[in-house]
Amino acid sequence: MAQIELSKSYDPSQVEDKIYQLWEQTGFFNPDHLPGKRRSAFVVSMPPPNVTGILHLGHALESSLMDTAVRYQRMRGKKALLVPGTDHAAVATQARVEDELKKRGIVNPRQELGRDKLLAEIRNYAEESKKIILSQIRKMGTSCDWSRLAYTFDAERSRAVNHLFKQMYDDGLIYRGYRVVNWSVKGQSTCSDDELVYVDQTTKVWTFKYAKDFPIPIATTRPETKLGDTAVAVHPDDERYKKYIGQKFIVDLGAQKPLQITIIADKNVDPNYGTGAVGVTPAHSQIDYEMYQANKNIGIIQVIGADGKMTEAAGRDYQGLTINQAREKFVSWLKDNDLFIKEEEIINNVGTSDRFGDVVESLPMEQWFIDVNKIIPGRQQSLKDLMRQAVTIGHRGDAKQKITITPERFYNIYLSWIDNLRDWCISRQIWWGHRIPVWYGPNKEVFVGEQPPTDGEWVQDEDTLDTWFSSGAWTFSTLGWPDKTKDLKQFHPTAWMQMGYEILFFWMARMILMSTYALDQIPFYHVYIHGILRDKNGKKFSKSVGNGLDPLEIIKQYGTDALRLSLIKGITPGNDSRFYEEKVAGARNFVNKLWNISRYVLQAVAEPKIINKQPQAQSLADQWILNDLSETVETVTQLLDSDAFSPAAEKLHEFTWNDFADWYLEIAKIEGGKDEILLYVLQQLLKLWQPFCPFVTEEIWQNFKAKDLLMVTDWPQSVKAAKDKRLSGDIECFIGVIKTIRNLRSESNIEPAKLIKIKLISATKKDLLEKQREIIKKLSRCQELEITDKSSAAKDSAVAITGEVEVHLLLAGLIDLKAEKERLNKELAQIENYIKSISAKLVNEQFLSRAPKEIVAQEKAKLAEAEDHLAKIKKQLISIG
RNA sequence: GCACGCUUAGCUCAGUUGGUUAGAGCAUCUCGUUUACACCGAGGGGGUCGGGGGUUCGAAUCCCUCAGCGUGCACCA
Repeated sequence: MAQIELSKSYDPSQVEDKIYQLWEQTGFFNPDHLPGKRRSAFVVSMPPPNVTGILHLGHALESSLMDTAVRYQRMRGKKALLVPGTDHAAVATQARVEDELKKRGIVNPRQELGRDKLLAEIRNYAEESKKIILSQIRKMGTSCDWSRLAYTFDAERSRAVNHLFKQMYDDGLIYRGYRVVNWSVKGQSTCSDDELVYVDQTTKVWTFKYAKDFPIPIATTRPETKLGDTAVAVHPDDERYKKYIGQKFIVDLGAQKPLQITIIADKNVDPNYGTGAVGVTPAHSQIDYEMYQANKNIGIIQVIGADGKMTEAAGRDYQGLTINQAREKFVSWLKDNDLFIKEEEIINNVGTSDRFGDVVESLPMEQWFIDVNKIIPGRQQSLKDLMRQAVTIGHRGDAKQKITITPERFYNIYLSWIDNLRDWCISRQIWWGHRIPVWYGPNKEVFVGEQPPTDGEWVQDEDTLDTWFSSGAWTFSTLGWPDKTKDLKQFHPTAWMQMGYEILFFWMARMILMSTYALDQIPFYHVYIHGILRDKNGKKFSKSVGNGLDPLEIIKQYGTDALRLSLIKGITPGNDSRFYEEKVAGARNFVNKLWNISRYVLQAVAEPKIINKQPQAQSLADQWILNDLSETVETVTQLLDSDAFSPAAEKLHEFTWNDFADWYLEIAKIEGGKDEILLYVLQQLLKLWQPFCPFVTEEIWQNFKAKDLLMVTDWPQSVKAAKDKRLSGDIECFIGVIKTIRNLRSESNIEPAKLIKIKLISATKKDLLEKQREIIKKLSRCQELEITDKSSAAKDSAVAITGEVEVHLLLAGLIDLKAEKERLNKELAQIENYIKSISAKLVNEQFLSRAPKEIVAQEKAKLAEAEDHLAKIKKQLISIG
């Protein structure tokens, strides 16, 4: 017996920090220090968590997924690199800190603190939050290379961002333009189209006329903006209104000046919807603005300002009013002047700012944009083209530079998004973020670059960049770009990326854009899309609902391995999944099982050493478990290669618990003398589990006094044991006998002590069963076992037939014959039914002629088997009379 | 409005290109306290795979249609 004492159950809290330190000390998280010759790289850029708080379950899921992938590839002999990092999350962080400040009584943080002080507050918050998050990532067991830690807002990344901006500016892809943009009044900043959250709202729609003699009625949900109307659009073929096209009307709605309304034609107007005509407000609607660009002569009047109040142009009566005040006033004015026609309630969905929560206004403004349609100098392609190609024919038509996406349905979602993509507004008026690297000189010269010229007064652009601008560069800014570093050369494109589908457009699209543009490379070869986690009732986890589960609390209670396993098991790519405590408890039970299996093996063997080569099988059971292991290795490897994490874990679980623990170990206890096989199978198992449950497996591995950490051992290879054709039949017979005896006993309510004698009668399996005699006796807990090869069923016995063996259980008045008979009759009926259905199939000519030969053969075999089974049941029935 | 996803055992979900009598975990019931583990072991019950139609020798799987739920996009005059 080995001198190893392990506690009765696994205690993660005693193990995890110690093991993580051990991993870090070895330096193996850094691919440069990995042992052995490693040619190809496997790189994952960690989706950087926002520094807006603490880690939630979504992060825990991502950590588990990417770390499992990386650990697997590290064992496969790849230069595995997981680059850790955090995201400054411009708007999200500033919004969060401003909210906090407001709670502390600072009503308007920007005004009261000023730029520098507010930035200092945000920076403090971000740094604190970052510290917490990084320690939590460690707690998850994530095997990332901390020497390459990055932050989207640190000096290196800022340099990359500025460089990228200048390059795009010089190529004419970044421009400053006056356009209608989404404006959050509350946040005092623009938002991109993708940052809008649409919410259903009950609103009224008002129908009115501009003037009593105006020929076309107009409907609107935003009456106050009508003070800025400059045109009415109708369908060019609309018989009712055709004749007015091109005419101008002067109407006075009480704005600063009477409005000149031009009737214009636009194919997008649906003549059958509403009044069939659209009042055009170029300044306060993106679509109207586009109409304005096609008909510039109509003019543009801005009646709402950046402060969310009516402007001077709205007229003396309205200037300074809020939108709601102006709306009420204008509607009552319409009524007073007999221009009002009707009002109805409708459900309208409005865009709100995802971070500030207010309904966004469309306002015309001077902002910075990325032109996604312009041909890139020297490339004959636009950014849109690049984004499309990367997932279709491959970057620049190179099939090797093609991104694959799991699951496939996201290709189309992504592509249709690109089709609708407008120029990307990248400037924000918040302060937390990369300041736009543009300076304006004393004579209004424009300088773009990192450092402004020193002559005269140069003033930097006040705005900051959309946070996704820096996130888009993440795969390469973390590897040293714009310098031509060794990292960049050997690690980019990265291998694998994962993300939730909710940031597909925000992030995946932008990474593809930036990387294909700046490096002429795709950012990664493969994307795994995961769903979001929901609670037991299918609700999203959220702070405001208060249904959040803290990963750290779960780790405290159940351990990291259990958390990781429970997150990965039972999920499918791209689909949401529910998460609740019972799942973790189940996973914890498994981890404990693994621990106890190891504990038993370590106690049972003479010396706990590493067994590298598959040992020779000594018995039927050995052969069986080795073959089974080999098959498991093959399957799990295949599954992991195709990102099927959950099925891989399930397959392993089944082998570990059902086959190895419940059957093989029980047999091994009786057969004895199996040190090498026990150690070998266990060690292979630990390797297979390492990517999923790194802590417990590494902790157990310590007991073998191996040279290397488990983390850097080689992934198991499938080694088929010598193929014995009889193997599967024999093992089935052997296990079948044990199970049968158990069944007879349990279903007949015979107490073990009263079980007197069992006869096994077999023509061909006698030797086999003689050899396994002790195992059968112990596992089935019968006291006596008589094995003969004569088929002489005693009259007072119940017969069960397994394989080629009949098990006769002497009744001795102990079996409930009635119950047994009932059971058998039920089974009989089932089988007869089954035989009927197969027989019908086998006389069906169409089946015989059209089905493939294998299938027909299969069906015939099934029939034979069933008939055999039927015969056995009948025999059993006869035997009990 | 368009698109996508989901609907399978009491619950949570698997089910790869159509082919054993549709699976797992949890829950439930019966039995079991054997020295790795009660965070355990052996068994059982439980499903006309959302409804309807079609293709096929054969459909949970492919097609059509309806319903419920969810998501994205557009519209929002």
